[in-house]
Amino acid sequence: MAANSRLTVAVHVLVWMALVRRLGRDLVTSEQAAESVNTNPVVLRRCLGGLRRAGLVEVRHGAGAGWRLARNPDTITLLDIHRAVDGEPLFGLHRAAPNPACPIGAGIRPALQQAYEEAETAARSALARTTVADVLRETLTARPAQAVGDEPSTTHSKD
Amino acid sequence: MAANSRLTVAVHVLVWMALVRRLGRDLVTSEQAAESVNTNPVVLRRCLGGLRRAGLVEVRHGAGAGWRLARNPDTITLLDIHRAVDGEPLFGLHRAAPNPACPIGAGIRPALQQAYEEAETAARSALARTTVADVLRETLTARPAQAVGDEPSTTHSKD
DNA sequence: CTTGATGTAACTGGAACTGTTACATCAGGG
DNA sequence: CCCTGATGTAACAGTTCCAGTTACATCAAG
Repeated sequence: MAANSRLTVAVHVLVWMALVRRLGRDLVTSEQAAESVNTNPVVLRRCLGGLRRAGLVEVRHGAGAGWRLARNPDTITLLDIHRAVDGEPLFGLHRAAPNPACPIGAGIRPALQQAYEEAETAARSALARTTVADVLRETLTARPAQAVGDEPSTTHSKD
Repeated sequence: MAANSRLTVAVHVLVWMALVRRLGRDLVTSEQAAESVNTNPVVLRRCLGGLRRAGLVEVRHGAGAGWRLARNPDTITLLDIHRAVDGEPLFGLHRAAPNPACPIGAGIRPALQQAYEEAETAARSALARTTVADVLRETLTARPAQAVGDEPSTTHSKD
């Protein structure tokens, strides 16, 4: 199936926050971030909550509240983010338990789990090789035309 | 999220068919296979259809119809099976397109896709290292107590 | 021709995700 | 000390996907 988009949303926010910070502003609201991701602020707050619990971002409450990166973008890997927002396995086992009276049904699950775990470990290692700073660099070099001078979000009327 | 169970079901069927074949019977019906997986025959026919299109199993129609492995179990990898039954990416991109007026929203998708592809490639390589024969061996050695002498499915009253 | 299984469409129930509204909670600033 | 603006979270709606199920046309061996 098409997996969920939580990892994508979380990476997007962090990359956006890295860019915003580079432009001098380091405190952003969920609403501002939602503009770039094109989603609802509550969705972002849920996402940022996971990132906060993982120690990747910090939150400030009260008036003038907002979010800030808690680490340098080049120390945050996609694996960190994935762990923070999505704990589900990549490959699902049987929905209903297989027939225990059949030797295959009785013993296949540990065997499958072992194979799946190797694949997931491999995927995680790959995710660990890319950082938020990497994605930011790739993102900006991909379209040098428009790029970095502009405001990072559509804050035309806002700010 | 928890991914679907198609890969698991497909591997299960093929491992079960490998065992059945080793016991002398090489033509099985979707109903018999469904007993071991503990699911509905139609679900298995859908699954086996994909495996057939991928050349992993053969089907015989008409009276006395059934399914048979088209390759040796030690030449069928989990990657072959995964490709046959599930073409979805492991990591989903944005559900709604991100804001194109934001430099991040405009350029992040190719950057993400590249990172995701590396992770998927790594996972696929791992899946390619395990064969149906491997899973069969692991499955049977996991519970040597009951194991191989019995009938592979619960054909107690049936047969 | 009979028979038994495949191939597939159509539908159901349930689960998961995203989006949305609503509201309690919090802390900074006047 | 209250006012303000944002967070944190519950609750719900709309979609989409998945597995299960029924139904039936199709096929080929005997």
